[in-house]
Amino acid sequence: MDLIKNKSSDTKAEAEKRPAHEQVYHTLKSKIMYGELVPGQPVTIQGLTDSLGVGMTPVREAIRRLISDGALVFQGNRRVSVPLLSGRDVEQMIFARISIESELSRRAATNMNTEDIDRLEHIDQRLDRMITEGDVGGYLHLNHKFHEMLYSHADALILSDLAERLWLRFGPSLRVVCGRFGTQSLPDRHKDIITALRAQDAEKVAKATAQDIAQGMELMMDALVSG
Amino acid sequence: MDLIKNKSSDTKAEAEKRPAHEQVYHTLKSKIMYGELVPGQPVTIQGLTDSLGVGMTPVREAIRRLISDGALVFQGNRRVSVPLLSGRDVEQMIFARISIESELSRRAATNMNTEDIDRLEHIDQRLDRMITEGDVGGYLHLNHKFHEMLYSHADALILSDLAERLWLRFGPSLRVVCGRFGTQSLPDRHKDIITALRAQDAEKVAKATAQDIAQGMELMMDALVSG
DNA sequence: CAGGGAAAAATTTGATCATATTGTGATTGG
DNA sequence: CCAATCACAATATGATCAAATTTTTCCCTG
Repeated sequence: MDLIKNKSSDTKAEAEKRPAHEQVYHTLKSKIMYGELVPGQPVTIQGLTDSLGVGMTPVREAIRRLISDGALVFQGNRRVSVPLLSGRDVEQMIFARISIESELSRRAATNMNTEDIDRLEHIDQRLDRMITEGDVGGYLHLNHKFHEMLYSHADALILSDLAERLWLRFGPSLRVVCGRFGTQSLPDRHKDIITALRAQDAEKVAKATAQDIAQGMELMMDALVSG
Repeated sequence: MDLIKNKSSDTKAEAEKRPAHEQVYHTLKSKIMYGELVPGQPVTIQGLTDSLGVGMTPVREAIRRLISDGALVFQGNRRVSVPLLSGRDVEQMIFARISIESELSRRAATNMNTEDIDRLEHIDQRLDRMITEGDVGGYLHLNHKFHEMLYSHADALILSDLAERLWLRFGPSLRVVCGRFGTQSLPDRHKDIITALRAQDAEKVAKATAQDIAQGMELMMDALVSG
């Protein structure tokens, strides 16, 4: 029926035109994912209205959305904060991530052409630079972008959404891990993924993704239980 | 530090004391899941403020949350509606549900005692009654409750949350399927699940769950592509 | 007289609403 | 058939009320 306009909503250029609550949502999401907010840190509505310079309604809506995403938790007494993960939480996320994201990789493998893979490799090269430079924020951004780009070719919105939801949950804690161990010791199975993509071997891509996830999450688990 | 009061927030008795936006969220969730709102139907803020008798702020927050859940979709031009699923959507949900919910079943199997299983069987008996009576609303409620109760024993909040999110997505469409085919032809592998639970065979429980999901979702897929 | 604890006041934060503003879709006239 | 206008719905703000935490003060006890 109404297949008229499929307006691309993710364009960075026209970000100004988006409603305020969307803006606030994305701003907060970045802050949560890439560091500025640490796990356990309380988030207040009024604090955000002041620091972001918008009214409370958009802030409230963004916070509700992020709570539903699992990126923030409601602490009972109307308090909201960035979640602290338990070992049990991480263990479940390992299972879920491997189940969902391996499948996303598998599907992406059959859809990506050479240029797509080149772009992915370019991301990975920049990622390597961030690791050697010890730029934690840059590492987190590009690591996320690597997986995001891969999964966007899976042509599977529902599964991608589930994966994104999981990233929002463990994002803040990943940051803490990097802060502790540094970026040097971080695992990187991305090369295997790219090689398998070029070989058109979907099964190998899925396997490599699973290993990448398992290694990264294990590291996170170790840091959490020891800290 | 502050391990003082762990106030049980899920008590039904003091549901009155919950903030309005929570109330609205749960009310809307029920309406979406169990019928009152059909896929494709537009949802307006002002319509809800009138019909529910609350201000627009709580309604807005509930809607944002449900959009994040995938239970409602933002149609671009400030329009919100109940989602219409495509065959591709359903196919992804089948994969995700089987991955996540089989695991939930597997974990629940090792945690449930005889009384728990009895309670589950009681739900299933009431469920059967609804099917023979052709009570679609009752069927949807109890079917959801059956799985919900099972998964609640898995002691896995993150995985349960992912599952719940999926239910919110396909809930409305399941209703439509029942409206079309009636409740008579609905599959029911619940008996297999209960038998396997009593036998303490976690692997068989997981298998039966996967079959239950596959059968139900296939039926939904057929109804969607034909209609 | 000093220290600790409980009660009460004050401050901070959240929840809700009423209202103004802006943007979108529809309708009508050219 | 296109364009300008009109009406309605959504967005956003600020004000107001309620709840919770924190601080302060006062009393009791050692």
